[in-house]
Amino acid sequence: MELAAAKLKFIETWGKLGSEWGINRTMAQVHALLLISHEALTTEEIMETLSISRGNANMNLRDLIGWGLVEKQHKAGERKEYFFADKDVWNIARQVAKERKKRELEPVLKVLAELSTVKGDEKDPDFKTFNKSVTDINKLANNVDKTLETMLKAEENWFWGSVLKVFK
Amino acid sequence: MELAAAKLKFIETWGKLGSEWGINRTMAQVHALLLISHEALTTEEIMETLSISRGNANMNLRDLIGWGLVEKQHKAGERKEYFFADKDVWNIARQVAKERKKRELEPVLKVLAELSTVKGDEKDPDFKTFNKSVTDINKLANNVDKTLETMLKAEENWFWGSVLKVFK
DNA sequence: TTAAACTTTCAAAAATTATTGAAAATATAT
DNA sequence: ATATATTTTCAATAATTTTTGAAAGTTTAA
Repeated sequence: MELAAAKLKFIETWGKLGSEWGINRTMAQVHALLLISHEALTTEEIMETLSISRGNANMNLRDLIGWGLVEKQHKAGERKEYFFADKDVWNIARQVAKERKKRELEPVLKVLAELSTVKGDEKDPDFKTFNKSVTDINKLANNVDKTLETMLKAEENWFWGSVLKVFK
Repeated sequence: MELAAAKLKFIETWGKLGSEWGINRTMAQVHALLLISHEALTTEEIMETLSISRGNANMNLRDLIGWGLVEKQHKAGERKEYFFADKDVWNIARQVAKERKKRELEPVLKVLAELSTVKGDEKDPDFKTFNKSVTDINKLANNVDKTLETMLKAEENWFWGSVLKVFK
């Protein structure tokens, strides 16, 4: 495959994966484009490459900055802004994990903790089932949360080196 | 909080979480409803409780069965079908991991493997960046894949017991 | 059989989410 | 200050996804 075709394929694949996981397809595509660009790009270049509008490019770039995946750069003597993506895949994974934990997991954890305290008739099979499911999900969610917490604190080479051994 | 209110809150929260992670909100709500029901429910009961149409209920129930999270049951002397959800949270987690791995991760792995083989000019910084990002993401995706594979084979009490120790 | 009970399908409608593009806002140079 | 370059906003529009509901299909009982 030619490099040009491969780049398009990568952008398309990354966008599709994003949309399957609840991330705006265009945001994932912009991220993909920046990931394979050795230099920072302008909004114009992104708009053109992905055939998207200025507003769309701007919004998704801001979101990517909000996710900690992209940063603005300025070039000396130039007025326009350039955008550059961190290429360290471990940083990216950590950043995504951190944000999703904060945005989506933690609010759920709060609700589950509250629902775990609901009292009811221990003889009522409906209460018992509710209680067991909520309690178990709460435990699992807390495990996931703590595991992510540990991951966020972990060293980079922990991940690349020892995940598999650890699980065997 | 009253049990009835708690049930609604659970269904709502589960639905929201699902939609944030690319899973149809109604499907997640049907699953939530079945998770907290001690007995199997009919399509009618699900339609009524969640205020959804017959077609919608039917489709999402079929999808849940396709995800391996719900099964049909028949009661002696009754003609209609009943639906029942596995309440074992570890099974649920495994099942979801298994399906998403198959549906979403594996196709991406294939593309990444292909893109990793693209040849180019080692002097071209654009090629170098493409190659590094794709190669690194490919490695990470393979690590995730193998980790999930291990998780799928693992014993139930491995999860509940030792995840945290393992990560420390 | 045939009719009633029940399930599935799917085109159309509704709801949701994403995108556009032009106007407003902001920043910079002269 | 004023003009120019650039970024941001956001109401309107478009695209996508979900839901509806009635018709078609299937199963079972008599």
